[in-house]
Amino acid sequence: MSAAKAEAILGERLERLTGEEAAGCVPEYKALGQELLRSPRFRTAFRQLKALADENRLVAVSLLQRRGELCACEIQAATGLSHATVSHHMSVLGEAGMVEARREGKWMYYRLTGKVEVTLP
Amino acid sequence: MSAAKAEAILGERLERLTGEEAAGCVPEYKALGQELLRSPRFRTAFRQLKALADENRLVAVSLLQRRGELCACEIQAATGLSHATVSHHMSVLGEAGMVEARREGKWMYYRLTGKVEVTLP
DNA sequence: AGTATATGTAGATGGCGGTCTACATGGGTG
DNA sequence: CACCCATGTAGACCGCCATCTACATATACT
Repeated sequence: MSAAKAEAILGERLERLTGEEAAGCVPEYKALGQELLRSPRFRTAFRQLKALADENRLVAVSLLQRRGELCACEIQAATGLSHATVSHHMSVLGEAGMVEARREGKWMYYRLTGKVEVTLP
Repeated sequence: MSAAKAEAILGERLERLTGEEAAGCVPEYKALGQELLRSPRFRTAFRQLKALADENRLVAVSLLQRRGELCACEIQAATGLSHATVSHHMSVLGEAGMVEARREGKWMYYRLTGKVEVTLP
């Protein structure tokens, strides 16, 4: 079924649903959704949620919240992953703006950039 | 490389890192991680995060937070998905305990079960 | 009962992301 | 400089999940 046809059918359904003339109703919800998708608040929240929605990254963030600062090899020990995977995960958290890194000699120390809280867009 | 060997190497690294005898250090972090993974608080938070870490589900939750209650076809209009996919997404949100459904005739209405907030484990 | 509508369910499929190995880079130490 | 160690990067692999189509179920209306 074509997209236009589907939209027309949805329009009829919404019209019956509201009991009013609702020809513009589907475009309204469609616009709401797309406006959300484009908004910076949404993009930020979504990026943070994706960053936290992984078991090992959530373990890392939780430990960072308790310990304050952790070395890469400590995170590796806590997760049991290879160092390459740990590095990948920390960069994902970094790109989401949730973690910052500090180099001290050969070691990398990670800490949270702030309080971890997800506010819905 | 075997897991035991990898753990031994990590132990040496942590020992140099802390400057103390740290033979038990890796098991400590390992235990911390596994304790987190098993805790109910962790499982709940992780399930909610996974549920929110999808563009279309996040759109649905955001709209529900603004509008209070939405019919399935309104969510379909907002996301542009097929009704089958919308149904799937809403069941994921339901299993995460974030959304509850109410049937009214042929229509299903969805609303949030409470304030959406993710507390880290 | 029979038909139409709204939604749920099952099964198939395609793409994204988490993981690893192998190599590269940065930094310490002799 | 030569070597080792800690971490980053590149590329490949593979399992999971978002999505769709097709069918099943529930509800309303005649």
